[in-house]
Amino acid sequence: MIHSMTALESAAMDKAKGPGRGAAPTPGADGLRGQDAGLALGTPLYQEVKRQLLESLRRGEWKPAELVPSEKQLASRYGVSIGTVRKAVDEMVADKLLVRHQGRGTYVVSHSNQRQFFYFFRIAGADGTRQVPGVELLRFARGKADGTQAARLGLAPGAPLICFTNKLSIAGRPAVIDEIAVPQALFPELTRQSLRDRPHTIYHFYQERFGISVVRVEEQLSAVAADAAQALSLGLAPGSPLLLVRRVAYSFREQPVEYRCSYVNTQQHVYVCESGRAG
Amino acid sequence: MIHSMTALESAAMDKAKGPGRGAAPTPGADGLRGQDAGLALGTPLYQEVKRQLLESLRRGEWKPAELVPSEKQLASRYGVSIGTVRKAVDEMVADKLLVRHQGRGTYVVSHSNQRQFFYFFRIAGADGTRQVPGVELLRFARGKADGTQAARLGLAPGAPLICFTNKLSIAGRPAVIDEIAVPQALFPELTRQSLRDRPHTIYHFYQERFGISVVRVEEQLSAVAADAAQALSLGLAPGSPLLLVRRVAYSFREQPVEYRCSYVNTQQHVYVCESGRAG
DNA sequence: CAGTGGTCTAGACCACATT
DNA sequence: ATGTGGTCTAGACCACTGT
Repeated sequence: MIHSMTALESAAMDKAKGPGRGAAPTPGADGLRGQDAGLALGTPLYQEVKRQLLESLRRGEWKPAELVPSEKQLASRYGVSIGTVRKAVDEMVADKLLVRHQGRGTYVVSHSNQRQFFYFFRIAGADGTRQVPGVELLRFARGKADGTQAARLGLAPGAPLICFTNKLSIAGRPAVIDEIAVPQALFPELTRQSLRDRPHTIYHFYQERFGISVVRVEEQLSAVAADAAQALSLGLAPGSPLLLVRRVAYSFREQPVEYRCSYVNTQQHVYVCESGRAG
Repeated sequence: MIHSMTALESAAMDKAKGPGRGAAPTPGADGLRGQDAGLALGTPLYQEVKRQLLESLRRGEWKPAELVPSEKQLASRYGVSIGTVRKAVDEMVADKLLVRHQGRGTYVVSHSNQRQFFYFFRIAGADGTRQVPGVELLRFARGKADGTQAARLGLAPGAPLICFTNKLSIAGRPAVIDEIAVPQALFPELTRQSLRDRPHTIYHFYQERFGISVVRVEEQLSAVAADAAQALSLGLAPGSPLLLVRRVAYSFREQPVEYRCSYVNTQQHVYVCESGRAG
């Protein structure tokens, strides 16, 4: 019961009806069902809690890899029961935004984590094993969004972009060409040199340097014939079949932050995809 | 507290320690923590409940599209609290094995459901819209498993298989060649004619006629050049790039039930894939 | 109306990790 | 020893669906 409490709210605390409050639009204890933002009365309480947590995440109240307040603290902060906080956190864990560590606490996920990395890197050897690829920056330029890029990134055509191309090598052999476009507005200080120096993955870099967390990607796959440049880069004959992966990466609130075309040589590797269970 | 109760168990009911039982290996109320199968004492109770529910599903106690007993009934059947049943069911809903309908009950999922179908059919138009394809049976034969098929299906090389090939058309245009192999042992009565007559999807057909529910698939994607036969079937020039999808489909208990190679013409279509949220 | 799942509470005990 | 998340309970009230 910490936190602000409106007079309106404390008056409304008819109380003494035992446990249970239901999902009714009845104002509850305090905290959430009060002033704050657009409280959306019809919504379940735990969804409201989740919304608040998401907002705190987006605001950067807790940064990646940082410890979130304990469930008990969150419960009192929002004026709800622990079980309700738990349900909100459950969903955010399922969404891979938070991770729990028994006995230690709940943390904001970070792309520095290897498991997190492989979650978005789906290229594997024919036997299914994945390894971290080597990266070489081939190209870096500022440009303007074409029709496709603008549509996928939710920008106006002609909006300023930063475009760069990476070559990924696995076991020393070139395997993937990544053509990446990001809105210049979101990545103001992104330079060729900072990309080269980046020690970890690109998404970790986005997170550390620009406070942008990629939480979801949408991909469309197709097969294309390698053009001359791609063939040269990947050491293939022109016209060889390549796997084209068009990806839009989203941050919190479904905000698109990156559009990427990956051209994959699938002679030695495959793209893996599971449906039905853990992603 | 319905159901069997071992003398051992009822004796162990020290009781009267209020709510809470923890995840300890202490024997609990009755039902589950008793004789039954390999009870795995260290496991959480709700996992044990889930195991039992899965077993009932596998045994066919509740068939696809059928109503499962209410949560209250399940709770008394297994001698646990409703909250515990709820957590088990929650996971099975997340695994897409059950669906809840508020006010009606909980049902076993069925492949007749359209949503369920599209869950495993990931080919879409360039705009992202999906539609049900037309199917034409090109080939039907009995054969023996080669090395790859045997490995993927968990069979011995040379095990008897049923192999058939479908051509899928979208908007009247040939789009996909499906080469499907299933163990003859699992599909004894599968004939060319029954495949032709099948009114719904293949997985619905497996479910209805053979009691086999596909609950999960693993796919490996690559790009290949069309051979002469594929080019002819799909109306393409030989050597055109095709998207090859190698799929293993699993039923309950991770049992592989189908191995399939799909050759997709991605001129008009794409394979869609999401990571980070709902599958 | 009765029955179902959906939400919420308050509190207990546990396993685990850190101090 | 303390604090964390993980599990479990028992019961309340709600919204929805069928009769």
